[in-house]
Amino acid sequence: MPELPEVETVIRTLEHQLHYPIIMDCKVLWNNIVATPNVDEFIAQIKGRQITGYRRHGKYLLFDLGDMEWVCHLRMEGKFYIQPAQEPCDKHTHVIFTLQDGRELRYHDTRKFGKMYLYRKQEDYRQYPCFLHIGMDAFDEQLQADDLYKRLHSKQTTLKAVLLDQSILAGIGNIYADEICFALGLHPETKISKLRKKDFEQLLYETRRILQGAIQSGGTTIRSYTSSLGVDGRFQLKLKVHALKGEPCSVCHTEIKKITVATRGTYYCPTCQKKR
DNA sequence: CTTACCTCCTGCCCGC
DNA sequence: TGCGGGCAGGAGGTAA
Repeated sequence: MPELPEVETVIRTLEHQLHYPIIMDCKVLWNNIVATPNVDEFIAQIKGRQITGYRRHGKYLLFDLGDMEWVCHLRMEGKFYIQPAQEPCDKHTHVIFTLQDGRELRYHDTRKFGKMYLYRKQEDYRQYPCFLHIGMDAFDEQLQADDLYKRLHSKQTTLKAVLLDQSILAGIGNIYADEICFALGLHPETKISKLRKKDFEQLLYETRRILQGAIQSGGTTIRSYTSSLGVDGRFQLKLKVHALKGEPCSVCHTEIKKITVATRGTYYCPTCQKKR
């Protein structure tokens, strides 16, 4: 599941590999990938446009097309391949963009959960409907611990649910949510109302430290990219708790436990992470 | 307003 | 061997 660091790696890799191509043609093989506008309109509008810029917000990829903007969300398993047009397509390829240099940009998604949006360009991309309920990016400098405290201190919800809630802070998914809880030394079911202003400072600090570390690990993906592997932004990163059920904690050697929090599989160390 | 549950999809794992 | 059932999981939608 691509989270902020993986999406950052994907967008940088695409920029590095594609530069600024013109999209000559587009084929949509699974209609539900295109969220807006309808498929015919999406194809008609994207054809002939040039990608002139690449950026990211939370887990969303944004492609500047001049007077339009193409937005993608990879959800669980979405990835891009850049391949010669004559190379056969995998059965999970659902959208194909033909470029003018003989290559194709192919969107591949085993579970078909990903979404694409095409909007008339706005000066502030946050006005696009897909960002209506999306909060500030985790690295946004305007994001203040004070504001998080004011907004969350009276809520009944849990720390992990807050980390996963894209309307509060955009970019964190299930893997990094567990890693951030571990770094904070807090049980993922800790009520958010137990956190003080200072804890939110630490929450932002650890969130950014962990995401930044992951982006740096992903940096190697950009240079070592091969078209046969696709661009999904994944890389080898040493996790401390996520998916490590039954393994000894790297700090105290207690067995890592797995529970369900906010309907998500959640890993934590019962010794290092206490509820408040 | 807030929380709970359902939907989209497929691969994989399990039991028989 | 193969088949059916159950499950995971972002985010939007709907029901309560």
